Amino acid sequence: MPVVLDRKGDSVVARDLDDGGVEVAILEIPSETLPAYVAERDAAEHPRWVWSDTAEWYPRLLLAGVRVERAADLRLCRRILRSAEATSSTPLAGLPRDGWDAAAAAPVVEPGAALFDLTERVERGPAHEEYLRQADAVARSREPGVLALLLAAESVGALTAAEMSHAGLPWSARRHDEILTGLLGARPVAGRPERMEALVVRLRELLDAPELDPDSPERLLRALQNAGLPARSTRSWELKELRHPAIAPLLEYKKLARVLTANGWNWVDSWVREGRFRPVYVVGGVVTGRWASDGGGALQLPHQVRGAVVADPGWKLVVADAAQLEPRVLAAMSGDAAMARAGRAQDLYEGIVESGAVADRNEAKYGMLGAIYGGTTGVSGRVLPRMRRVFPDAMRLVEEAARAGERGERVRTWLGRTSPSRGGEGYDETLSSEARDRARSDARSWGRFTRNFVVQGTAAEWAMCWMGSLRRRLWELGEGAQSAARHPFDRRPHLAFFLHDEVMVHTPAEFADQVEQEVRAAAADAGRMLFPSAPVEFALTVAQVDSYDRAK
DNA sequence: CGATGTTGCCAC
DNA sequence: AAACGTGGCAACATCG
Repeated sequence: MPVVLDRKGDSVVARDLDDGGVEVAILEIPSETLPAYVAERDAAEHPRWVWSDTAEWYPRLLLAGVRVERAADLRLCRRILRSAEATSSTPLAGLPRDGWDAAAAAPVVEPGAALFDLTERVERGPAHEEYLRQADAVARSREPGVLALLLAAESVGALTAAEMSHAGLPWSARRHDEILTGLLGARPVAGRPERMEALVVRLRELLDAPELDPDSPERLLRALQNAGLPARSTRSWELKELRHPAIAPLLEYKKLARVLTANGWNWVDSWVREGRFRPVYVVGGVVTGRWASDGGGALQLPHQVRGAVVADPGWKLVVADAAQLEPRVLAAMSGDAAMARAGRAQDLYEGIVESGAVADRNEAKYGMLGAIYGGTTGVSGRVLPRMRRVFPDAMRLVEEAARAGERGERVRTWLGRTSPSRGGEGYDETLSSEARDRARSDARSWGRFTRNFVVQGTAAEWAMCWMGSLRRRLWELGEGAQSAARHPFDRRPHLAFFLHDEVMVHTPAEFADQVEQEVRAAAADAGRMLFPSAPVEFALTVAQVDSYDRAK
């Protein structure tokens, strides 16, 4: 039964609706007692909470020690329904833009902050009215079943994201410092670390450029050219083609400079508190439905510093990665029997090699990635015709998505998230030849986007179903282990990190084996939820480790 | 001096 | 190997 929460001044109004959406009870609650109210009803009745925005409501409930089982996020659901093709002829799609279309307002999450301290105020109408509009749009849509699953997955994703931010990624500042010191030398009080400074001295000699500052791409490029090198940019992969004694130390300098600026000591000072890095996930922040992140570069943690992610004493990290997720998703969506067969192998790329389509794993990998990204050159271009012959259904699906995009049509994921419209001018015979070339090239580029959208977006849906199922399984696993805990995840296995096709669970060591089983079971759940009849296996690579660098 | 654009590189 | 999809972010350069 849905219970819709709405703010009213400094208090909260809770409306119980019946399954037909009719209000059967209403209660006003002072906001200080909201956590207790939510905790009690959640335990007793397992209601489906409905609120405007999980990112706004949930962090403070978590801070008060309250975890909920289910909650619909009206803001995220509105965004999906607003642009979904399947709801395009419903009243919701025709509404003028309103507060429900506005971006999230970040809450002020500090122990002392009041429930409704927001960084900015977003005015939205009554939540129960929006809830009914959305329910109506789903019911009238061409495919209520899958859309409802998408909305549920997005909503549970928002809960999981808030919980992972709350629990945080266990981060050892001491290990991080050891890693940095090993690479760069000791932390400098000012100026460059020792190793980098030594490299600069060498570079200045080797390039005969006493003033050289390798941090300035422009001046670096000029210095390289003055030394007689045919450099066109200072990109590492281009520099690698050049032969000169300065290239190796330069590449090393760039490597170190990257670590220092992106994940150096300053990063630790800014982002690690009390042994935790707390990423802010932006659910649905990518057009395709993938998550983005806000602050700290949470989704780009370089492998170099992953050794600083260390389980608490007596705990383990269970790190699971969906092997070749996007190709498997493509096989399932397209019903391509040959590709599904290749996916029986733990390594789908090896399965493709065994199918005889390609000579080696490398060709299989770049052939598949080329099919999904729209590659035309190099290995992917060469292998494409063979992929088409061996996996006709899969290749047809991506190529039709590309052609639809080129024609300016929208495409959709398996569960119905719809790509944005292209906007801009279309192709027109009256254009000049250069303008026509550009229009054609823009169309092809948009085709690569829509081609990728259907696969990347569906993979994101699979991942959210995986994580949603795992979240529930972990909670059930932890029941009983919890007695003396002060906050919901103190003593029990919980999700700690998510990265597109990879999850990390932080767990008391005695649960690690069971966690691994649940992670695998959840992947099977996700496969069944999305593709009940497709014989595609979603293989995982799972590792139980003490630190993140030991996984993979 | 802050806002905006560009470059380059990290992740999947 | 070559430069084909989605992002975030820091530093430098430039603009107003």
